[in-house]
Amino acid sequence: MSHTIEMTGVLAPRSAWTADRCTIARTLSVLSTRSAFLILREAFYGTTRFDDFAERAGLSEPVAAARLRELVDEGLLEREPYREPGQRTRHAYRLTDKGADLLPALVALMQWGDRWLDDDGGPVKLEHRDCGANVGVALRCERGHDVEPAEMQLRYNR
Amino acid sequence: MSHTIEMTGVLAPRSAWTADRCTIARTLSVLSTRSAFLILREAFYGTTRFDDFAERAGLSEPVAAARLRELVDEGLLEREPYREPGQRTRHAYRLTDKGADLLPALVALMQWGDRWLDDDGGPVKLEHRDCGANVGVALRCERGHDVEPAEMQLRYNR
DNA sequence: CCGTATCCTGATAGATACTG
DNA sequence: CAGTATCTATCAGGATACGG
Repeated sequence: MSHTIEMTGVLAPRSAWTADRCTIARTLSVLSTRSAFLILREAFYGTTRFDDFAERAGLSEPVAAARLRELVDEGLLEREPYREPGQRTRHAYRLTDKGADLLPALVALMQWGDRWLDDDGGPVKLEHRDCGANVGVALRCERGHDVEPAEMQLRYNR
Repeated sequence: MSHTIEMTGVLAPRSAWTADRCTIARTLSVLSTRSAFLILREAFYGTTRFDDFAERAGLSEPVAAARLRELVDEGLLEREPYREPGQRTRHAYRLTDKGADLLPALVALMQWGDRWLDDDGGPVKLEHRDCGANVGVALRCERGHDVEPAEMQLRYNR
């Protein structure tokens, strides 16, 4: 059985099970820290090596090491051994499907910052290769309709 | 002048100005903490009163007070005085346009958690009122095309 | 109902130095 | 290049108590 409720005005999910199972809160437990987001950002940009993660995300090595390990443990990154000729085995950190699926969330944060925190629309834009237009995120229902916030309502899942 | 770069493989924004101006990092400075996200979640759900924020977000009063003040200072929430008949003046916290514009980011985090952290697709779903289908976020360019991650490239803004 | 003031614990994260 | 080991400072956030 499911139950719907207006998104604005009247109040939303209550009672213990909702707070416990809230997937925003649980996602934030996986991505608890600023450094985790920045490591992920670098992974999307194509960074794969330890030192590059630390330097480009602006993190100390211990923090980078801790975050990389946690993200691997959570299944967002995977350590992939590789060996260049004449070198010892090293490890590359790559996004898993689970990690790559966070791209829309990163894009949403970037889009908001571009709009509200930077006078020039942000230092870096994502561009659709085929047509050159900027890429962002949009609210959309599974039937493909664009959705305005006011057109949403909450439905309890069980 | 702008410069483009592949999104995958070859590496992305370098040099000082990018790291400093990165709008993901700056957005995370505004929404630094888990509690800030949870307060915002409650604001979207329609919560307006101090005690409700603290209880529903599962935060202690001091933390709720600190976060509410910061979010007001940042311009994501506004304190609106109101007076019920026979009561003293109270304050309601409401989303500003700037705060409301974070909805896609929250939806993106929720969508990811629903998919990867919950066996049943999450406890609460967003539903398009008109058609009943679930609402999520999608990558889309300004010309309205759906965009796959591999179809994006980065463009430097100045 | 709407907060503030204090105190305390643990986690985040920088600096530095060291190893294979 | 790819980390680990310490040490330390700062901050998030809970508990409790108190005031308008």
